Amino acid sequence: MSVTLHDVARVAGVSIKTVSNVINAYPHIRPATRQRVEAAIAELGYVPNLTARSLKSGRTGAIALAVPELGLSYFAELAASVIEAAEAAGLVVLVEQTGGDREREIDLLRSPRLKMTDGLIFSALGMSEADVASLSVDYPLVLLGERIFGGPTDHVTMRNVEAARAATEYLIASGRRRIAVVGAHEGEVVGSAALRMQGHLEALEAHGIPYDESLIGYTTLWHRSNGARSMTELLERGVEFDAVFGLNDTLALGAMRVLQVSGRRVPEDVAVMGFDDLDEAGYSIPSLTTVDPGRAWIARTAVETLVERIAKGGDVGPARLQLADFRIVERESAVAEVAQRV
Amino acid sequence: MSVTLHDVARVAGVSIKTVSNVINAYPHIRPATRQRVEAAIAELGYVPNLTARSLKSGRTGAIALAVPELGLSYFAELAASVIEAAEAAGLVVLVEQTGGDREREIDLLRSPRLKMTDGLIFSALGMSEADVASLSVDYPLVLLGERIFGGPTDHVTMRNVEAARAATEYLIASGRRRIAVVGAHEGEVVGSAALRMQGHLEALEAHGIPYDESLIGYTTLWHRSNGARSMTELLERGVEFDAVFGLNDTLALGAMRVLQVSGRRVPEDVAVMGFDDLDEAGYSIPSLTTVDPGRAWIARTAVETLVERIAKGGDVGPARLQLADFRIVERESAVAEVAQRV
DNA sequence: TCCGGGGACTACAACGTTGTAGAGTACCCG
DNA sequence: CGGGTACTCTACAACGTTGTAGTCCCCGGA
Repeated sequence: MSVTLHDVARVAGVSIKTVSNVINAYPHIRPATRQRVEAAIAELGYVPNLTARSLKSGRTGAIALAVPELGLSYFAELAASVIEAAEAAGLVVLVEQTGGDREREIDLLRSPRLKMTDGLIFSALGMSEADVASLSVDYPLVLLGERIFGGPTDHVTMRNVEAARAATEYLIASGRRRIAVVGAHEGEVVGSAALRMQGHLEALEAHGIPYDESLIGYTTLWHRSNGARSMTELLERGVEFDAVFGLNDTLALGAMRVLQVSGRRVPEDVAVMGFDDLDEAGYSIPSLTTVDPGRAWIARTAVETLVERIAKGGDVGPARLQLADFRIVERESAVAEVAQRV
Repeated sequence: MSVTLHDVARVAGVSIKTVSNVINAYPHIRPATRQRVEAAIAELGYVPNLTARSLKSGRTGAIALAVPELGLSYFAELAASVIEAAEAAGLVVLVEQTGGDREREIDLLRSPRLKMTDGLIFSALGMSEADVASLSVDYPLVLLGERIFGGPTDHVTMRNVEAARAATEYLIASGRRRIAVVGAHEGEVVGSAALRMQGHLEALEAHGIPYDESLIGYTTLWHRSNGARSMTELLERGVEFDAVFGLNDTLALGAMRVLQVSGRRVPEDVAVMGFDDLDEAGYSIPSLTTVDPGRAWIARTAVETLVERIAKGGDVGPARLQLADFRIVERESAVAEVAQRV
């Protein structure tokens, strides 16, 4: 059906290898020949078949990106950054959604589909330390996320503990003492929720603030709706608090809405802190003070690391853990000098 | 490097074709042979090379999805739906970002990268009717978006005019007369902005409300920041209005924030209407009344149509235009009975 | 006993490309 | 003018898979 090297070669009156050489910018070709070939290519509208090229070269020019769900804004923005970085490296990106489901994540790692890519950037959510063996794969793999540390592969992620600690310390510094948390995962020991909780607790302890279990709101998926539900529960429970730390922005935004509907003023009555610095965080009412965990850097670094692994081939160096810098983005929902304002 | 049919065949003591037959569930194989082959596959950890299979079959099992930008929530949610629908059809999705740039869109349509896919779902933003010729490609193509109608390909999209008209009529029915618009594109004749404006104007005319140019806020990209900027300009201009129609949700949310910062109450002083029904629209303060344009249906239908085209091969039927149903999602930012409430 | 037919398997050639040899030709240097 | 060395191009064999056309053998029916 489609035009091949053979067709071009026939029209140009040369061998297919010469056409191939023209396409691949092989230097030793007579200008006249080159022109004839180029004319034939243009005439026939020839486009190289990348599948065939891949088969020969063993490279596809594509990488896979596996995330829980593009509907979660954090992962949408992450994917946007990854695709952009990949394009700069001349790669296209195949996006898979795992739904954060452990089985699907493990299946994906063994999926034949990956033979169509040169490597995988994998943001795990359902897997845990126990599944670390599944990460021993025979293709380049860069891990994102917080579910597994010390695995056999390169890992690029954020400083969850330190960043969460800084977030809580920011609230404490602005005079808050009773800080509710939205989005904790019950009994979890690995994962973003656990690490951010750990940072939160470290900050409390460092400032001699007792831990109050009744201030913790547990949820499953970090969706706006769960942030709202969790906040509703906290309010119904009747506990008093003067700040809320949403373990991510969408939770914080969901919670903030419920707070305001209930008549509390943000940040005067309750300060709200998020985590992720989504685009959306700058446009809520009030705009959301949050933590920029270095998402763009993570995406860029993940692609660079994967490209490096792909180039190296079997010659694998030791697995590296790379951590992004973070910073507090001060907006309106939690301000340093709010105590004076009231 | 990796395990091939040859390796499996050698270990199992059969020909490679027999291994291939086992994998492809060819019926006439002795159970004993099948078992030996399956044991060898398991032992060696054989995974079929999809690239080679693609080369033989001409099918890759992948489709491409081109959108302007995943950072725009609408396209993130669209991509999520497309990937989900594609997975149900056994396809993986390669996501490309065009930035809404005309040149990049046209380049993409001719890109050799597409040889790695069986077809393309293409959400155009920068191209226009003049570029319709670029859409004549020799692979299955389904067009989304509003830039080009009557092209040579299948087209799945929303009822922009009718939906926008319904949105404005909803505002009118709730007693609003001076309706500002945020997100119009100056001088545009095709595209979502133009169509939604058309629907808006039809509604005004149908109710005898004069068109007031000073109520129109022009922007380029439909970002939160542009919604905010546009609203700021409207306020500085000093025009009076009792409702705002954001031509999409992010614009409406950006605008709503500025409105509230300026001291206006939503919806009491100004009603706000969006368009898209993003997840986020349900969790703003106040939650955003908007139009659900049938995004999920569009994604599903686009994948189904593409799959059909792929199956049909060269035997192309006539290009079809398929339009999604829409509905007004009533939330807090614009309510039918607001007149009574104040 | 022979033959037809199907079951179980194999050999070979493709899919479209690129790497490896190598065959000519032209040119330069001594 | 011989011999080396570039240059220009071609033939062929892969990459890993699957379709086609077999081969062989066994069984049942005439």
